[in-house]
Amino acid sequence: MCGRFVLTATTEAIQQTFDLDSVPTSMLPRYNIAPTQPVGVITNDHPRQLTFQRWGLIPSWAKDPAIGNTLINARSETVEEKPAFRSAFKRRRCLIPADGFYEWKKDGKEKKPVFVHLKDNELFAFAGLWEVWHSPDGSEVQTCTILTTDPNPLMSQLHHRMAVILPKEDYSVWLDKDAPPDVLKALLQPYDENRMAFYEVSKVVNSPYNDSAECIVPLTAPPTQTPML
DNA sequence: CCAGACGTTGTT
DNA sequence: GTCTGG
DNA sequence: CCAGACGTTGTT
DNA sequence: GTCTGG
Repeated sequence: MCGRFVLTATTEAIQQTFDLDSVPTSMLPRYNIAPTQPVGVITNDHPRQLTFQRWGLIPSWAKDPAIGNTLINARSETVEEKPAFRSAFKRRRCLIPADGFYEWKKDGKEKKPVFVHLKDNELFAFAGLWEVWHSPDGSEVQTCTILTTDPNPLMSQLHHRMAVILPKEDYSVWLDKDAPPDVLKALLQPYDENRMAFYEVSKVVNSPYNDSAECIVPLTAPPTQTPML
């Protein structure tokens, strides 16, 4: 699952990693990207540009755009069939750059936020789909969603689903409009657990209004009893 | 034929 | 409890 | 994903 | 837009 993520890489790093022609001149580091907010995407339409779309896919036929608030993820096993996603799966795929994401690990009644990242804090990309919705006022809204799959053993400690992270060698196929559906589906696998790690963070991240470096600071271990001597 | 749904997560 | 908004 | 609202009247 | 249910 993925309901919050992080993108702090410099524009230069994003440009290099995704082989882009240009990137926005000034991008602030984001430590707490939440659903409904604009997220940077690289679409099949403009594979050499970083553009921004609202997170939470609104199907083109939706009457109420609020449905987008819930469609922040799409099960990769069923994207080919589900009415909300199938046309996007055929024609509108994207990469969503990130350097990490959050999960909330259940511990009894408590939910402890955890920051998940790649080893060496490498920049990576979620597999995404995007869509265009025509609002009654005539404006166009571009939205996107992040695909999910089964968790690898590491991530299964946190959740029974995980976001699809694409290895670099798959970027071009995912954005190729002529790639056959079977080839595309085959890319939607759990990422290698040996290249991932996570640690607990403070509950500062819980509120989407908190978007600071504090969100990814490792939680300090509870003070241990000093031995009495 | 038209009307109405179309999704994810998690929880029970 | 359930929905909306970020 | 979590946080926060969730209603009416009237008044400023 | 397209499928399902009546």
